[in-house]
Amino acid sequence: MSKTAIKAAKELKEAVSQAFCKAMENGELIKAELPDFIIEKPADKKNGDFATNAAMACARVFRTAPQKIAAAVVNNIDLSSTYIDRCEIAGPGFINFFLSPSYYSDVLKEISESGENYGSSDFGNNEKVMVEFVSANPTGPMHMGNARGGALGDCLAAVLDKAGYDVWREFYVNDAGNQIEKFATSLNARFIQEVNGYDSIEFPEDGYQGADIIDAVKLYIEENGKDLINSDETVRKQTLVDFALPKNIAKMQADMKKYRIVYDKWFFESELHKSGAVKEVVEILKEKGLTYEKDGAVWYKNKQVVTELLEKQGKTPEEIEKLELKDDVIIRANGNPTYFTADIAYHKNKFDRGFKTLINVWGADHHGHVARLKGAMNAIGYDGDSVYVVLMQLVKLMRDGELVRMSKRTGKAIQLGDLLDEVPVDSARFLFNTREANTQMDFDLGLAVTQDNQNPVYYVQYAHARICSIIKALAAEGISPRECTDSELQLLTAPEEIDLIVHLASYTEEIISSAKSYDPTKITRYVTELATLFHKFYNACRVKGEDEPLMQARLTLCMSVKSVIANVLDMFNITVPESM
RNA sequence: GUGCCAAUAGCUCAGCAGGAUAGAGCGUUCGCCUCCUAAGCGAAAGGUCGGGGGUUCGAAUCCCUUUUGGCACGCCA
Repeated sequence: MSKTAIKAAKELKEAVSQAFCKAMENGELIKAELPDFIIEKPADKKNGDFATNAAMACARVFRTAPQKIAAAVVNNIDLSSTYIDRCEIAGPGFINFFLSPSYYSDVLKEISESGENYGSSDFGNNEKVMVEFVSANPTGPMHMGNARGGALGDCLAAVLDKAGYDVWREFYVNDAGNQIEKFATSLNARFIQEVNGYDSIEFPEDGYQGADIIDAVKLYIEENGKDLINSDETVRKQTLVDFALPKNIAKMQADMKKYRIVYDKWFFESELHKSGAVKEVVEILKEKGLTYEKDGAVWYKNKQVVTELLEKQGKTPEEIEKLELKDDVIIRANGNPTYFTADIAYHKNKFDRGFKTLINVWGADHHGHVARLKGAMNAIGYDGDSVYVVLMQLVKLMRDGELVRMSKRTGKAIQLGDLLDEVPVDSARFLFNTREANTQMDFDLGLAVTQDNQNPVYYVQYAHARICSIIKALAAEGISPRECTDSELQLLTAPEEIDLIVHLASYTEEIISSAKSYDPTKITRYVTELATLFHKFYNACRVKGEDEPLMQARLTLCMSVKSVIANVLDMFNITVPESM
């Protein structure tokens, strides 16, 4: 809610509580402790602007019918110092409240006074929060899942920023470890195939099948010839990795830039190995007695740690037993740490840099990793509950109603780069934010490309362009917006006008709610609804040509809508067209 | 087998710290520009909120159970 809206709801709850006290004092109700009740916005506006379930919630304590309780409250309520004009009892015992005209004019004044800060709040207390997202494997091109993660992560960060957090965006580059070895093996095999013929070496079964590996090798040969075939295999692998990896990373950085995502930091996993941070984590776990050796590897007692965690949460031993928890290897028999070990070190590093909340946007296929990471953070003395993972279901890319395969293995995957070549960035950023992370999503390529009304991003942008058009048309007649008085603003009484103002008033609340649930998709829905309400207003009410005071009041309303649409689109890095 | 996530209109999905007649977009049918952009608006049709129990004044929402999908259970990341 806007500050005005928050104030209105708070005053109202206070007034209702007071009414209860008064009714108890004068004997209309027996004395009893008030249970908690809520002030809410009814779905149907016939039921007022606010409603409370207080009478129903209290029925049991007072041993009285809800309607009677409601009557006692209404008899004793003093609304003189609130934004509420009147109230009435309805249905099974709801008390409905109706806002006074001054509320609506105050909302509009607040929006114009706040300007681009409207919607911002200090909800986050400037707390340092990191959003780590995409973090695609640099061994190959980015895919559709990364496209979704990019849009969701970047917009989530933007929402948190607006909600008053100190936000940091980070991309974790897995430029070390096993998958780099696999990358090397794959490059090596393709190189030998290119030089000595396809049948000269069998391609490793678990190698990267993608065409990008072959392309990288071809490019190497084009630039450096085939001499490398005579080198020692270790040298050959290293040379090929040194050639291909930076190119892949540069490509990822270019793609992200094109996608309008600006990271505060690209964090390289290799740094954690170089600095000794990974080894340090192993030492800490050893000291805590949370490791043991088996089959030549060092194991971490995940089962013990997570069991303790779950016991604290009140799970029964039977429930925990059913989970079949397992321990994890942190140092392989070959002496190399696992991905998990580096990840513990990475998250420790994040906390050590002062971040209080760590948000990770991960593919849902990693969900099994969440509990063990949180547990491990607790085990080494940090707060695992401050790690929050947004799990994202995979995207199915559809074209003409048919599934477009995106498996890396086929080598014919649709890459993020291809997507960005084909689909406008505005469209991709918006569409990926229309479905909650944790739902499977069909991305309709046809829809994303169409520049027409079926595409929701245009629907929203169109509302903004229409407002600009009104302003332009008025300017052509020498009319410019001016500040309106309260009584002028209170000329806005049409249902379409009131609906718009009510929706505008809820923006700050939406931002906070979105931040709380780490779900930026609420905001795309919010702004789509705002556009809908504006289009309805546009059809029902005219601005140009009305009496001067009403025209100016409507112009103020239009400016407010324009301001909030631009606010959302700017926040999500989507263009805000003046005309379409 | 165990766990996580999902199931709501023909299609794609909202709604879920329990609330009043379950919403939107697309699609279908019918309307609305002498007027600020018709990339818009209105109306109609379309539903046993997967099934079955339970909790209570009241359940799409919470609990149990069941069915059907997706995913995960590696010395992969």
